[in-house]
Amino acid sequence: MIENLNSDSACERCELGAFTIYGPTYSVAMPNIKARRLAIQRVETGKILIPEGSAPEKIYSIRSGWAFRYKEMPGGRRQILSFLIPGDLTLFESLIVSKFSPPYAVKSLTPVVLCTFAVGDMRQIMNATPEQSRELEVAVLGYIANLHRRIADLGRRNAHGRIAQLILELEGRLARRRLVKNHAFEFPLRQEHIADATGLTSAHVNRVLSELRKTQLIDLEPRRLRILDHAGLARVAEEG
Amino acid sequence: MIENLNSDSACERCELGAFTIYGPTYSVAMPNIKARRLAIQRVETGKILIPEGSAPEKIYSIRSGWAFRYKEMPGGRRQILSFLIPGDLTLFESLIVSKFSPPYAVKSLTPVVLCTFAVGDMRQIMNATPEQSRELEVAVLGYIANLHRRIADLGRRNAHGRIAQLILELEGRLARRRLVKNHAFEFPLRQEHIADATGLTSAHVNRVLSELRKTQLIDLEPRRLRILDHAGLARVAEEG
DNA sequence: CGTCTCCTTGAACAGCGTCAATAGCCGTGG
DNA sequence: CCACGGCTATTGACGCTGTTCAAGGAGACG
Repeated sequence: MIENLNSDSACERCELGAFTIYGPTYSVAMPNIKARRLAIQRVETGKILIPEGSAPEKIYSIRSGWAFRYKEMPGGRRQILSFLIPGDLTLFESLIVSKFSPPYAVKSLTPVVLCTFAVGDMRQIMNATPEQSRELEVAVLGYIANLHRRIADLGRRNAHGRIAQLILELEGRLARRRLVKNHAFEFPLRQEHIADATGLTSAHVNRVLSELRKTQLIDLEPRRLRILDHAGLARVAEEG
Repeated sequence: MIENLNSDSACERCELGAFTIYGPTYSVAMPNIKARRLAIQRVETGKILIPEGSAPEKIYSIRSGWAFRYKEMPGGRRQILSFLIPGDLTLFESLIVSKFSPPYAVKSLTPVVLCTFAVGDMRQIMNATPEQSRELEVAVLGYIANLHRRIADLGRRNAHGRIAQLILELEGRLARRRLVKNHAFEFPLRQEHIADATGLTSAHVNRVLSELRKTQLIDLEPRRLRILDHAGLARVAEEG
């Protein structure tokens, strides 16, 4: 995938940049971003990128691969708070408050490639132009809106509705990054991840997924998902 | 309660100011706040203060009374996202992004008294000093952290845990406003509100509350709650 | 004293969890 | 090439947690 992690040209050839938080100013800001990038590194699956309660001075931009924010809870329980897809920033809260200490941890879900920046540098990038800081604000609000939606899902939707909502949220976010082709996209989540995100058990997730398949709403192979009936899935998401 | 809503001296006599988001600079900022206040008004129970999807130019500071953010969902379902207590700002997201359009509505839970400001004025107040803007940032992060906690509650705790968490969250927030006396505080929520906040039904909330009473963890009379065994309740909140 | 709102309680039920057994996939090593 | 172990998906039986529906009670207020 990444032939040479130290390649100077990585930023120019980054097909994500224009569709991320840098979007509105990427063509202008890119040299600046490139100059401030401290490292580009590969991390394997299942590694903790950010431990809970740490106050990291670095911030990562996910060049490829998936990760997730989660909380460990008593009794071996785990709640996944959100998934991070290519182009996302880890811990973007630290752009608002320095020395931010997250109430959750971040772990890689697949092998990931991370571009590392100093928090202070990334802040300067974000404040470089009014459009850029506006974009950060919008991202913060979008994130908050997603949290609200997830609370409503977990509180008041059944298993079908929650899982359909999750699939549609991921499809929407991936589409904005141009990572959806013909309603199909990379889908590296195990059923256990879906369970931990939706507050269900993997056994029950399995039952729901096979029903969504049987009713021709989705086509799910390992690591890849295709939405066959978008309207039907949206109906399940809304009514479930 | 409020004898004269137009009294000039309201801000000076406001016992909340020092413990709200204005906290760090209240003694200095208060004249400024007072000068910019557009109105002080009373609203009765059950009124929509902010409709979903509106983009209000006014922001309210709750002088007294409670309110809540919520989403209406298909099938008559409702999810309460958070409660607003005296001293809270409605819609503080609009301090980050102007023309903010909330993905939820806000309704009064008791009669409330609101101090009204223009969003732009309130922004200026918040940016008046570094301490003050820092306080806004901390408030935003605290709000986000609460949303994360609620997702974990709804996804991975049983009814006892969710309700205990809710009680403890409210106690903590009220205590910071000096509204807890001897572990007791105003508690205007109906069981239906608790149900809509915790993703349960009011029938089941009733059963859990009577158990919390029977086990001597709380004492709950209409509109007033006392925590009898804080450690015990925290244990239920954590393990449940 | 009647009405309204909210709390309380019971009985039947269902969605989802728990536990466990089986099966498929894949990389590894012999 | 095959055997093996590890991981994930699948499926079934069973039961608990919380829902649904409904009825009754208690306090507030005009």
